[in-house]
Amino acid sequence: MDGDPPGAAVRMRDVARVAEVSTMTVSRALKHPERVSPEVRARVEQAVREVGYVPNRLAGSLSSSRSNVIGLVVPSIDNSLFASTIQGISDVLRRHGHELMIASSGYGAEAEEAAIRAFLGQRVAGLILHDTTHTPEAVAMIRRAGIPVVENGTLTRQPLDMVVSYSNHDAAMAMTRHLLRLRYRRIGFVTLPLAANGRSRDRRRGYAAALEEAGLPFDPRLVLEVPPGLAAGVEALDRLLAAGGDPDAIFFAGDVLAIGAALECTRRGWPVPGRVAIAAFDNIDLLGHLVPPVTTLRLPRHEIGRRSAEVLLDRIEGRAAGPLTVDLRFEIIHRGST
Amino acid sequence: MDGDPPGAAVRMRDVARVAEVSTMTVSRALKHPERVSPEVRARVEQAVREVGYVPNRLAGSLSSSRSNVIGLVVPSIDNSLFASTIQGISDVLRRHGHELMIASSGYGAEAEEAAIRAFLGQRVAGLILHDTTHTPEAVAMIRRAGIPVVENGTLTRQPLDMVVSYSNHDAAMAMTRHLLRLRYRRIGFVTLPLAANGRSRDRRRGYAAALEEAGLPFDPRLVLEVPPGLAAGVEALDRLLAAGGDPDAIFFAGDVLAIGAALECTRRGWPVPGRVAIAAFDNIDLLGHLVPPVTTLRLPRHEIGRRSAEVLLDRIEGRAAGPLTVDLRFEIIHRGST
DNA sequence: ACGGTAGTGGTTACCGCTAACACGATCCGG
DNA sequence: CCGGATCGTGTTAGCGGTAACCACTACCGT
Repeated sequence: MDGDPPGAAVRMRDVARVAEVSTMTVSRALKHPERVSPEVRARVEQAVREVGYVPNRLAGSLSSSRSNVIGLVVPSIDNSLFASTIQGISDVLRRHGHELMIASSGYGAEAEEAAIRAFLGQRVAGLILHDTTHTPEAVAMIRRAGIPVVENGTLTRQPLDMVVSYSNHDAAMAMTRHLLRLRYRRIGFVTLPLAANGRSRDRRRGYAAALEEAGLPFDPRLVLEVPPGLAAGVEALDRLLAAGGDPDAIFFAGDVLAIGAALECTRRGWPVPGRVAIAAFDNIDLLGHLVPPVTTLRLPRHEIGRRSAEVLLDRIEGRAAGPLTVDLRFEIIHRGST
Repeated sequence: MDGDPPGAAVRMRDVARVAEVSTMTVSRALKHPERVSPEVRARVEQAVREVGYVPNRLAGSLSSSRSNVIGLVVPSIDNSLFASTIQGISDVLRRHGHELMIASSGYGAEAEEAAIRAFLGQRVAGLILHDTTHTPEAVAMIRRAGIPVVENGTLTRQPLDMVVSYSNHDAAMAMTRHLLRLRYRRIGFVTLPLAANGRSRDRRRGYAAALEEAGLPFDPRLVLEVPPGLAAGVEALDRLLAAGGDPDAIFFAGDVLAIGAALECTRRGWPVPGRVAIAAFDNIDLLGHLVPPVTTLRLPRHEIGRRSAEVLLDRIEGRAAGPLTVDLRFEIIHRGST
């Protein structure tokens, strides 16, 4: 089409030449249109289109020490639960002209530290971290950088800065209470590995708290820790029934475990809740479509993303200051499986 | 701890002062350690740790006109199919010290253009686009930028640059053939909206091609277009059975449609494939756990991500040049539902 | 008619880093 | 023992923008 060799980036200079103004005027026409005369603005806009100019934000950010990039660290991208939160973040950021960088920590604090270091290197304007446990070095780096941070894996007692989440403890407690109210007495509890993340630990504490409140003993035979995944749910079902705790209900507090277990019951022709009741922790669409539909918690996944982005932008754009904790609500969805 | 006010970024200068060398030497010690004497290198490394220096890649990229950021545009983040590809990309990039920026196009070419523009503004080193239809302006911008691009939604006849995908056409054709081989003759076909993306169109062409090959007529009563989602699968099942085409099998060529339909059959107590056979298009774990397990295609989602990142890096790091099409294989997983 | 004052647009000096080159020291073969 | 390669480090000049400041031109009320 045109004679420019590919890769020959168009600079503001080129726009300035075509519009017959200085580069500073081009800069202003693009960032503060109201500060240049309508006539010049039109000339600049025309020139921008003519030469196909795309402003270099690396240069812009370096010069103004203002960035429009947000860094997000999630344990895993390949998980629909986080996907929903990411979508929420992304939606809000785009509306405000910000960009999103993503890294996954693989559930490890060292990998998280590496991701944070990389993001700080890119001089992100803010961070959103799903995990709430960080290496001391990571914390130090963030402090040094002085940028706002949102943690959103769980409500945490020692926030780095801002927190947007729901209480994993309260949610697990609420569901356990719900089962107790339905007269289940031997409630099994399955989590993801406790060592790996605070969320699982919070959930287990909530489960224990509800039992204690009801004056029931904590029976180790009723409690299990398994890796994520459908197959693990099946395995958990088997192991729990074999352990001798004789559960009348099982509360699967992680990922897709409940789905695996529920489907396995279908496969074996077991009545649910006749043989054993099943409750889940996630608001995965699917749970409502199983036979029977599975009781679960509605968690504000998408809203966590939205609100996280919002509070971050509020800080970045100077509309707010200081720590902040947003406690989003969850809700029990009672269905046929209990 | 230390007296620095937060936000007072540590610059290379500061490291240089502490290590008693020039900034250039610090730069070298970090990027080309072998070009610096071991003694000086150690002093620099010590100083970096001491002052908590995190290199500013904005400045670095600006100066060297080399970026380590890759931009990815997917139709939607909130979809486990893309999530798996994203994870693949992310894994490879991290290993090579590159960063990932993500935007979603919401299945629209204009939104894609906006995302591409934003990424070019960040001077990304390369782009990965899931969609294969783009606005002319988007194409022009990419050409002008002269950066490598990978498209990975489907094998496309007119690639922008590189393509890493499988053939949606061939995959749909293979599954239709598979059903024909199993003696199904009235095969229903459900897709996502054809207007929205080329992938759906390719799949439908594949379905039609298999029918034609078998000498069977194309019956419009057997073909349906629905939005994504579990509920849509249920709806499709109903509408297809009501349409009078009398299907003996239904091939759901999109998202989680098949799951919705299969669960609905379970709910109604219909034998599958007795009442109607069901085939799906995605390798979602779950399909194998349903009752009966659902026949489907294994698609190289994760590998698409991995390979996309790899070919992109090959180009960026000068190990390869020129257009390239990588045709990844799919596989039929025959299970109880057919 | 004058200083005051918006309102516009240009000039200069960086932002933090790196390419390219310059320079002195050491090393080498002939 | 000298000329040229080699090594290690410093100097200079930007990369492409923007902040801060300055200069110029209306236009104002008194």
